[in-house]
Amino acid sequence: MAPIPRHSFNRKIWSPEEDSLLTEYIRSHGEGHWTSLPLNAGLKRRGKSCRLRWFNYLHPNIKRGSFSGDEEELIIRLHRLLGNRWSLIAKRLPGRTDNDVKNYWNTHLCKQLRGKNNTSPSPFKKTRSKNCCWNSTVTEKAGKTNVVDIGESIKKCEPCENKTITETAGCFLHKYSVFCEEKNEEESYHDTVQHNSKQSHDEPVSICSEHEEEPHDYTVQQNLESHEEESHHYSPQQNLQSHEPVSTFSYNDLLQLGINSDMNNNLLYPYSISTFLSSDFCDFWESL
DNA sequence: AAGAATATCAACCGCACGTGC
DNA sequence: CGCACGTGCGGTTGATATTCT
Repeated sequence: MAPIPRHSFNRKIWSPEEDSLLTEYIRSHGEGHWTSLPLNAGLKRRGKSCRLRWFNYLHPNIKRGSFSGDEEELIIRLHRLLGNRWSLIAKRLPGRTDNDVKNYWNTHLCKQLRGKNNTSPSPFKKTRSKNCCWNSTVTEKAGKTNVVDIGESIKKCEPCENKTITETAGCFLHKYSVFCEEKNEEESYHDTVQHNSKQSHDEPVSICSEHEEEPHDYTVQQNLESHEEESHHYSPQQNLQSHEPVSTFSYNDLLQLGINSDMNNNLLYPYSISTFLSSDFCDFWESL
């Protein structure tokens, strides 16, 4: 299929006729195949432009109008936790697109927060580089400590509502390694294993029902490098050697914060998105 | 009323990533 | 393994609307 010359594309606002053509085509053929869509639908636009127009404007679930106070508060909170990851933030706001959220942030909230002198630096820089934060490695060391870094396993979760929860948890655990102190372990070994569990982490696991052994204490260690480099490749082993733990929490502390534990997979994660967004959890986060 | 300055937001661009061959 | 292609993302641009002087 010969490419459409660039100069032949409209580069202005979409006309009602174009919107109608695009909507009708997607209704009868479904979403996808954006590259071939313009030719098939009779549009002088690029496929990417069609996709953008559909998802940002024509999609039936798009919510128009100004942002509510609740939405505003949620954006501010999520931006503090996730940084400029607009698509992730938008997924928590039904009917809002990443473009909407980004524009609203840049035109309203950014200034608003700057005015209050209340801005906190974005916790994460752009993370779409090849060596981004989503690595999954479980290191078991000396029979006492499990360093937990979730990531790839989370990224590969089946799409579902809870995915956003675990992705957010992934951000949390990228910033901080969580050590699980096993009190009664005597056998010593030093091994590194790839975390290849096929079990979904979307389902919260009850600590009490799943594990009968003594509750553990958890030590949280900050991953300093992760904020200093654009394309940081996180290595739990490096952190083990180079950083001291910053905080230790009892089993009950974390239970009260709504942080769940899946010891089978060496995971800690907030029980729900509301947990993650709760004041207590935010205070906990900022106290580290 | 008119021009300048500023705000808004739809649209575009380049890059990264996933997938299939 | 490497390439091509499709898709999705975040940053940026620029046309239009609104406010200010």
